[in-house]
Amino acid sequence: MQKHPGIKDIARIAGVSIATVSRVLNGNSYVSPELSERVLKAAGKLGYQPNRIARGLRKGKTNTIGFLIPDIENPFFSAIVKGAENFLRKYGYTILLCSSAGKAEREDELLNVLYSHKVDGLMTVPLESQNPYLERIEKLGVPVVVIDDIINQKNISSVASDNYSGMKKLMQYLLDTNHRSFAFLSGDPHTYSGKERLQAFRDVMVQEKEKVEYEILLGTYTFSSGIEMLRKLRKIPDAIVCGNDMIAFGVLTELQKLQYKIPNDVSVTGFDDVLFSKMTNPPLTTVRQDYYMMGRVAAQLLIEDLNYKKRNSILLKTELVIRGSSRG
Amino acid sequence: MQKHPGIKDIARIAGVSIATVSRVLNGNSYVSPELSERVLKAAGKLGYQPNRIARGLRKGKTNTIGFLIPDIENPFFSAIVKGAENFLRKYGYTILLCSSAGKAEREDELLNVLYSHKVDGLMTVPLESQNPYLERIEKLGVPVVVIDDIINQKNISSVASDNYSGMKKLMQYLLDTNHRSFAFLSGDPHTYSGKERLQAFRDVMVQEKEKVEYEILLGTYTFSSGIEMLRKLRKIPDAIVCGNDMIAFGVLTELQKLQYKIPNDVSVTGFDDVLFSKMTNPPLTTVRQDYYMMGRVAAQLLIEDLNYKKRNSILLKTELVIRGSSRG
DNA sequence: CTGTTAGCGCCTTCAC
DNA sequence: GTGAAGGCGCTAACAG
Repeated sequence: MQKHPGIKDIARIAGVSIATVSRVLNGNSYVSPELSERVLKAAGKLGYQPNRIARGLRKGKTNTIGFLIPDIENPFFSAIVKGAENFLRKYGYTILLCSSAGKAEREDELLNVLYSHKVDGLMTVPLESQNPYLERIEKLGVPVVVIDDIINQKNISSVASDNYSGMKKLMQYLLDTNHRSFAFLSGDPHTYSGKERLQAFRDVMVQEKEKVEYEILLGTYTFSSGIEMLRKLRKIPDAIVCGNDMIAFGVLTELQKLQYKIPNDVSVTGFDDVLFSKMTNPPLTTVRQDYYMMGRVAAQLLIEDLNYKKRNSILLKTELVIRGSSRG
Repeated sequence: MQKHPGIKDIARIAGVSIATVSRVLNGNSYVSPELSERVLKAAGKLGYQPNRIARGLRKGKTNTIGFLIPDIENPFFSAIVKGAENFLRKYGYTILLCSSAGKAEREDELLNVLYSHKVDGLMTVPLESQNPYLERIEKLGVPVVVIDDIINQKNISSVASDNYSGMKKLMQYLLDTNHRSFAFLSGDPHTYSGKERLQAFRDVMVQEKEKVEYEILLGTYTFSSGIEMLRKLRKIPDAIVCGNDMIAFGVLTELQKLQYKIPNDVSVTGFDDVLFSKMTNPPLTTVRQDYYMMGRVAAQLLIEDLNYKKRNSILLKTELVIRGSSRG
């Protein structure tokens, strides 16, 4: 008799009906203290744990939130998940996690899986901005929060860092410290963050066009892409502005291999301020975004949508972090 | 009529019974090609997605696997999750993720949550080796795989790296390259990996006791703990052997701040070979464990338990990775 | 205040 | 080969 106990078993032992058991356990209706105690005692004795599957079927609410992200191994995404999970847990939600592994077709497939599991809500970091799969999500009728992208449709909540102003702050600092020639090593320009950062860089260059010179290379948000792009550079400028920290790490490594002194010969900057940015030698000047907070805010938005059908889009502030990889 | 379509709706449109719909969709019983086609067409038209909650209740199988780990933000754990997820996905499983945030009482609480969700199996990286909560898992009767720990009970599968032999390999290399004084900066000695690594270090020291001298400090697996322990060192030895890479990063940073030349003045080694170990300056000599593979093997063990009730414990090989932070 | 009953969506005997 | 009916465990009417 290893079968898991149900309210039926409790009812039998406590000598009451299953309805009474349900009422005691959910506490939404009055039950005499006497019966209540008998039920609780029986439940405790059996080590009863409610079957959330059955409850979910009955109530049309599973207390699960689907999470669809490109890659859980990436510290950026895992920090978001952590922030979100901590918040959602307080409201009794558990996370169903799926990684698209960077493939768009998996996004669609996994969306169906999550939907199939009847998640109460959905959080996603889309592979591309303006992804058509966002429309599909909307049609599903499940509350959703898009992370690291800003959606203007009024029925979808979203949260992202203010990449544009962050990059502008960084550029202003570089200009103020007498950097005049630049290289921008971009990450994926299809992503929201990629677009915004690149745009900010361009805007500043145009604005200062009389005193600066620059070149722009496109790559991906990876260490190896950083190395590659650096090698393609026509000349080493005053400052190499990288699309994110990973790219900057690649650049730092390769520059040092080529015997450049940083920041004396050239300044290098990143974007994100991941955990390791302060551990490199020299430590990296970068723009901090608070991923953990991003996950938390996303969870908050989802809860609001779930409870009050309120939607909102939030832009998070960034912070310029000046360290040893830039002179000035 | 925004309600999600069910087999009832399909049955009505296709003009068949719900039993026939179910049979076509599950393909386990013969249905005439004619009806079959009508059902499929109707299902496609409605964009039908099975309700896995209902199915789970009926079949007693939810196709979900519970994952209980200390901290998803830690790259070590997230890589494991990634490896496991990729494998489990092929078998139609989705992951329910919970982080214990390093608190033992949450391990118990979250275990109940996962159980409540009727997960088909469980994977966990326990906070401490010989954790009493493992006994509770066993009683629940849910197949489980313990990761980064080796469980000898015959009814629990487990997988871990061979930390002991990995550390021995590293020590042998250091001895061969004429290091004679050592400091061991340990991570948490309550964990399986902490114990094994420390034990290997001790065993080598005892074995070579005539020619070596050493000291041992205990801390945690963090960057800041590395810095702290370094400061407490009575003297800077030939080699500082760190419990893991994070500790080594702290040590590298602090040593450089104190103007030590690495590896000329002192060698520093880590353990794990996380992504950033090759990006430090100098890059870190360490012992590689393949987390991704660990997650994958864990998933494989779970599938075997699920399908054939087979249990097993597997020790994964490690690899010595010699880089610039050690002389020789 | 408590018990009886229906049914959430699906699968699976059991008849035909 | 196909349909009708019961039930997985639970909650929410509806009676009493």
